[in-house]
Amino acid sequence: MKREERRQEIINLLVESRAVDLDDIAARFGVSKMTIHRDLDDLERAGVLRKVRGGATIDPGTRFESDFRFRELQEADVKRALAETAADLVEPGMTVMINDGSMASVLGDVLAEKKPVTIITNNAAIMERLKGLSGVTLIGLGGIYSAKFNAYFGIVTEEALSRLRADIAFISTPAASGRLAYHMDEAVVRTKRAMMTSSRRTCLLINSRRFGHTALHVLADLAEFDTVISDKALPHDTSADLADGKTAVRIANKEKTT
Amino acid sequence: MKREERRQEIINLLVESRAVDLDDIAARFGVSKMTIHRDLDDLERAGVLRKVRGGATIDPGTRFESDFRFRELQEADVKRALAETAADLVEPGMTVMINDGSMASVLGDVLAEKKPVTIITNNAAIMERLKGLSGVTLIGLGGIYSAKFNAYFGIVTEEALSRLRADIAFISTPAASGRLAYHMDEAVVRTKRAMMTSSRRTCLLINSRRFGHTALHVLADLAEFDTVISDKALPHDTSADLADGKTAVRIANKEKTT
DNA sequence: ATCAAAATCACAAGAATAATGTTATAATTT
DNA sequence: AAATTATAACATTATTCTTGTGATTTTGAT
Repeated sequence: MKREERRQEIINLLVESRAVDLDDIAARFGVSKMTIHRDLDDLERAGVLRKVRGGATIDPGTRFESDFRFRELQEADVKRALAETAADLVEPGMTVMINDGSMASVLGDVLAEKKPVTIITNNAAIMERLKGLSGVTLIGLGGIYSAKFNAYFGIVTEEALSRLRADIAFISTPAASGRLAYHMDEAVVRTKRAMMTSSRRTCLLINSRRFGHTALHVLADLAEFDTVISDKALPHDTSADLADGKTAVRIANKEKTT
Repeated sequence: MKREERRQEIINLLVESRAVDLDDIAARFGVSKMTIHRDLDDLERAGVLRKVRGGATIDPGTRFESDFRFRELQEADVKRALAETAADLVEPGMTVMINDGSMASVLGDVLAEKKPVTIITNNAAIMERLKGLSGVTLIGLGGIYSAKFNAYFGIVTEEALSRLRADIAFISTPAASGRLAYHMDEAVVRTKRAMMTSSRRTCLLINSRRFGHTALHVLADLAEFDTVISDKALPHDTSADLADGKTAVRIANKEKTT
């Protein structure tokens, strides 16, 4: 087991139990305490946890957000499955918008296979990965860089979107409840909405675990999307509400990951 | 001598003689032919040279441009000197525009020291380096990504610039002759000009070796700039023409690099 | 077509870097 | 003050990068 795996595991433990004991994990992974100290130090610097005497806890500064940060680092399999399913909606030659978030970054990687394709995004991770790939026309959205979301936002971003038009926009969300999707940041919501407005079709990507959460701002009514993709069946109330609308629901299958 | 030094040297040799012999450079650096093969393969992939039987030549596809590409990889000292001099024009708190080009990337690094500072750029290298630095507000300009210049261009970029305003714009150019600066690409020219329009003051950065070259499009009259920075005195005709105008000329000093 | 030079490939040796462990010392907690 | 935990500095061990070697294939000239 190598360094990064071990750290990922520490995060997973933390998500489950909200706190970990240093001696305990050192024994569990069969490494010295010093190594765990270094792991925790680095993870603390990265902002995912807080060291306390004898171990670590999840950073109590923010509530939902910390939860969010954790999930960002996990569930790569779910993200991959959602991305693969989303990619089915894209044909070579299309113009696609992708928003911020790590889920979205994975989608960027997957869509690079569909070349030729034009990708419009404010997601810095995607820009870095896709720039220079032949067959991929990359249109970066400018704006004020946000380290928190590793993406660009603001008036500049929204103005740029108002001058562009895509075949489909892929929007991801960290929270949904009932028929509404939520986000904690206003600037992010505005950018996502601008993408929806500038696209012929829209698709929401949501991890099934995010259902039942809310956040400060309403992002959209799920019925506004042409397609909603998740990794498990939607909660009953949600799916019932959606049943008679025009919104298609697709469930991604983790197993048959290509 | 390590790998990168050796490769840099190979490039230098190539700039001088337009072609190198594989056996020759293997002997010169005291390494095996296989190592040189690998160097040349990588440099070829990076687009700086073309392998031919027995050695390599500069990529004959483009003329001026290939020359340009080479210089990009060299003269780090000149770039540094120009950047340091340019940085003197910036006070903490200012908003600065920086254009594409490797010269400009160096300037980005140097300006990061002047925090707090707001940096507006279409230069992908700068975005990657500066994003997330505390004290630096990064405003990325969107647009269509150009692998050739590693920057973003087009209507989106220009529109974004039209909504922004900076204290000073740093413009670099690969060619100047008489009192005019030139560039081979129209989209790049438009972006640079948009930056000039959106800034209170403007500053041109030019490597002295670039004087005497021209290119397809006129970028600007040197007299349009408030300041012109170079690493050696300007050619006589140029400086005479500039003498009675309001343009200040500054010569960067390689030695006193901070 | 044939031969010699050059290029490529696959693997091994060596160098450089990163990760981990050890021990000693300092800081906290009780 | 004693015990526990954290930090720091250095030693050791893994891992990764770089280079070299020799076998094999390709190329270009005759």
